[in-house]
Amino acid sequence: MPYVPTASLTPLPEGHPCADCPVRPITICRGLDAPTLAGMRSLGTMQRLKPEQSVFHEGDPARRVFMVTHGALKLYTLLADGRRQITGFMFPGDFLGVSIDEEYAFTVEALEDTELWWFSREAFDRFISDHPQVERELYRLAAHELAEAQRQMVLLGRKAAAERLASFFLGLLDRAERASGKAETCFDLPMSRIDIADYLGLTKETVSRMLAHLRSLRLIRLQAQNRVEVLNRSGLSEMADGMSADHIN
Amino acid sequence: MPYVPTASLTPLPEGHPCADCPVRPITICRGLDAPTLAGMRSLGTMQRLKPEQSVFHEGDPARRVFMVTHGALKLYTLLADGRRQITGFMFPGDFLGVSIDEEYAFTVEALEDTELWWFSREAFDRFISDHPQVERELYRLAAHELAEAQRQMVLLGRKAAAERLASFFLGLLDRAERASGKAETCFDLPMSRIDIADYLGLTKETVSRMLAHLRSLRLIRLQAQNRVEVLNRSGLSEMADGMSADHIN
DNA sequence: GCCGAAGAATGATCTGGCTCAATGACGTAA
DNA sequence: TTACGTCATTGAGCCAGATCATTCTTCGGC
Repeated sequence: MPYVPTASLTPLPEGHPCADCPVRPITICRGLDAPTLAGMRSLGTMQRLKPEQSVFHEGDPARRVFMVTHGALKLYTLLADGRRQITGFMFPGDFLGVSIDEEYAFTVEALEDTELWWFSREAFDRFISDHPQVERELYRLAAHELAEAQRQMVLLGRKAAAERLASFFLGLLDRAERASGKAETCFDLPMSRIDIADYLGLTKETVSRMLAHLRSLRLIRLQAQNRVEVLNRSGLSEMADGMSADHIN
Repeated sequence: MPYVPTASLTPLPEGHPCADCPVRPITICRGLDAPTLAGMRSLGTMQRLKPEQSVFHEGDPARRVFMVTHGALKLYTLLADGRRQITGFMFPGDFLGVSIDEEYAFTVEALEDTELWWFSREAFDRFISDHPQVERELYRLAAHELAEAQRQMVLLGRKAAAERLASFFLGLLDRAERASGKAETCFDLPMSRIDIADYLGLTKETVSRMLAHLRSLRLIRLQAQNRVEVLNRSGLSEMADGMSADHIN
């Protein structure tokens, strides 16, 4: 479900603060003209994070919204006894704060060196009520996230372990392609095996074993511990969609 | 996470078509004044469904949006080999079409006699661009659904069978309370055990067994096959949140 | 280059929930 | 009322993935 741009980018004058923004083409401000863009930027504050630093915790008052410009983050919820479900990963261009509640419903933590911009919710709300275009983008974004969430429910509710991992890899491959704007066969895994397990509703051991399984089927190859090469994309797709006659192999 | 109204209802004149609308206080049009409401209503078409009739199928071109006024529906996705995941149930007041895609991503089917209103997407889009208030409501709705989806991911990824069923029942109890506007201890199950199973990522047999388990713990009672009475709400909550020392019992 | 610690992979065993099978309860039609 | 079909419950055994234990890699720091 690629995130199709609907507005073309206004060219920016030399020296505009957003001129070299890496995520402008793919985020909510992409439709704005130069002065509006500068206005929005002036409302925001840049923040850098080291791996394992958190942006906020589940239950904190939801006073800010965020836009990711570099790096990668994980979103997770804990149960009383420590079981953890990662509900999503965020990458450059993603917007964090599609929510209406008083408190954050999850914790957000950096996976690697990460840069993001935050806005106070009040300032941001004021800004968007003056810019219906941005409101529309936000709605689009929420709808997109909802579709992703639904796919993840299918994965968690009904897919077998190997299918889950295959689906996850295809999602990362798509994202890599969207980010680079061209076809890709490789992508990085900025998260640990435990994080993958907590995202897919498995254990780290099962993730390792299924990784070995996909490798033995020649669907993927590991270029390094944290870098995957897809050798057979359609095969991986069939596996992900439960069309692979798994039991036959 | 109750859906807190943010706008008070404009009183309607006698004979207004929306005067006796059962869902006006809880849906996207609640903030509208009498003429605007009448305008929106004139864009919509009422449709009645019998149990098992579908509204649309996964993959159909997404040309309409819907508002539920009576009854209950299920939303589901199928995998290639017939595995099914129900991604949600819809009840009066719910809005269907929080999406941006060209095709519906799931199938929607009535669980009982159901009444809904549909709008062509173009007409609806035109209407909302003239009514930012509605756009805001839609965004709220999407954010609310996203929060629900995240909770469901935790359920599917990390909760044990009994915890899933307890969570599900608490959700239905909350909904019954929101619908009636007062505290409740009972609610109906308009869906079959198979539907519950396909929503919770279990089998119908496990649903039956966990139902028996919750009953044996005196957390619930069945007033009828499809009607649940909650006997111990905080106990049920603890079970749902994984705080119940299950293994001790 | 060597060392140590953390992360990842692999092996052995266990178990919660699934599968397959049978029985029970309910609602509807004659 | 009885009979039947559907849905729900209960039982027995099994298996995918969890858990527990061990070994292997990787990589940063010296």
